Amino acid sequence: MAQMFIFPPESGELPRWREAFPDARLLGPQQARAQVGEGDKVWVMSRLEGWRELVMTLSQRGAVVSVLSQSPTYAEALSALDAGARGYAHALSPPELLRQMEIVISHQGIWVWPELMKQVIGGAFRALGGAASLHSEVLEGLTERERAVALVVAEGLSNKEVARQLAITERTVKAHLGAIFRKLGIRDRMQLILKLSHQESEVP
Amino acid sequence: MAQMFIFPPESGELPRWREAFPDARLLGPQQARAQVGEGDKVWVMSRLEGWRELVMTLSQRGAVVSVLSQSPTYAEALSALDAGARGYAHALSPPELLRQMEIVISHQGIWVWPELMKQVIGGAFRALGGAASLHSEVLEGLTERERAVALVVAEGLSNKEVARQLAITERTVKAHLGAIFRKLGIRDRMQLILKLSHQESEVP
DNA sequence: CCGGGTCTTGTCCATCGGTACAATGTCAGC
DNA sequence: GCTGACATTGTACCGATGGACAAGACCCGG
Repeated sequence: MAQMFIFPPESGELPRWREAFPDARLLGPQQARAQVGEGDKVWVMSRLEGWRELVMTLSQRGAVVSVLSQSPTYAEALSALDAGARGYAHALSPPELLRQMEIVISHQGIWVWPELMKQVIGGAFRALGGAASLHSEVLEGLTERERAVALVVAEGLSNKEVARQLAITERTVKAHLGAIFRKLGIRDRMQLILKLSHQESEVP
Repeated sequence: MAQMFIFPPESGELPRWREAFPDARLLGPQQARAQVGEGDKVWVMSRLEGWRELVMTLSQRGAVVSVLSQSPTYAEALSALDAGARGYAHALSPPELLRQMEIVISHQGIWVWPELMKQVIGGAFRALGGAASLHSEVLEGLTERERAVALVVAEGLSNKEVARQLAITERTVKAHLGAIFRKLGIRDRMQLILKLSHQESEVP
């Protein structure tokens, strides 16, 4: 555990990265899927084809994955983080920064190229504002609390996640959901999502 | 620089936090605005009135701010991060976690209660159209049969119903669904619906 | 004070959903 | 002929889900 790897397609190595981690091992994507396990620190180039899926499988397996990009973008950063990566930076970042990054991500942190970070957070914040301001006549017959549950469920969260979000028990979430289903005449959360997302697209 | 502070309104101290940072100084909001400067590590309780503005001013001034909450929520986490905080956690987090958090944020990292982090990232990602926006169509990577299943599932039908509809076994539906989830990088049918219905309403 | 509505939580249970271990057959391409 | 992608189905497991059958706390109007 705690070794390091990188997966360039077949391109040359990254000098600054190598300077930061002289003892790291190099692997190809195939070897990675075979050898990487819990706690390994992995660095993946976004140039690599299928990097996103690779990141997903490796991080699900417990590896600590960082993505390096030749041309970092907002969208790619989000994509990497969503895939389970814990770090995202420019491929030519100086060694000190890469080492710092390693410290952060091995302590359960997230590290993103700072200017991107502001955009990521800002984007998420605005996205939430949009989601929270969602009103529809569908929800009119519901109580305050039921509306809250319905909206969060419509984001795709599980009962457990909704419970945490609203600081109540999973049992209570179920209670509200039961009432919602009964009042709206539907049978499960799938139909709730459909009802709400159809409503949503009629925004003037 | 690098001292630590906290700002409870007037409430009692947090034992676990104190255990993590025995040498920290305690300040009120007023003193904070006067004394905190570049590089200071600050911990703010979200119970404190006007915490968000305080976080904003302090972090603009170069302080490293973390927010502690009695009842952490998705919205509050985003709000804190957007205000410039670099850490967000439960107020009763164990000392080891708090110290780890400090390591992360003093190295330019972001630290958020891991389960919230997934939601923060996932929410932002989906709000921007998800992985689909990287391609032109969500379903392009799928096979003929997988597309068929995806479309029917997105209508809100259960596995059993999909099976009847396509004249195959429920088991086969599950097989296709598994492949769909893996290829699209999602975890369940709810996110499939969200991805597809989002695509519909997307305006280029 | 009492009834009703709302919010909350509990236990129990049948079912559903997703995944991990498969296997079988087809069909296109090298 | 063999390999790889695709479609199909099986068994088994386990967490998630929704319903049944409760109960206590709070608040508000009658």
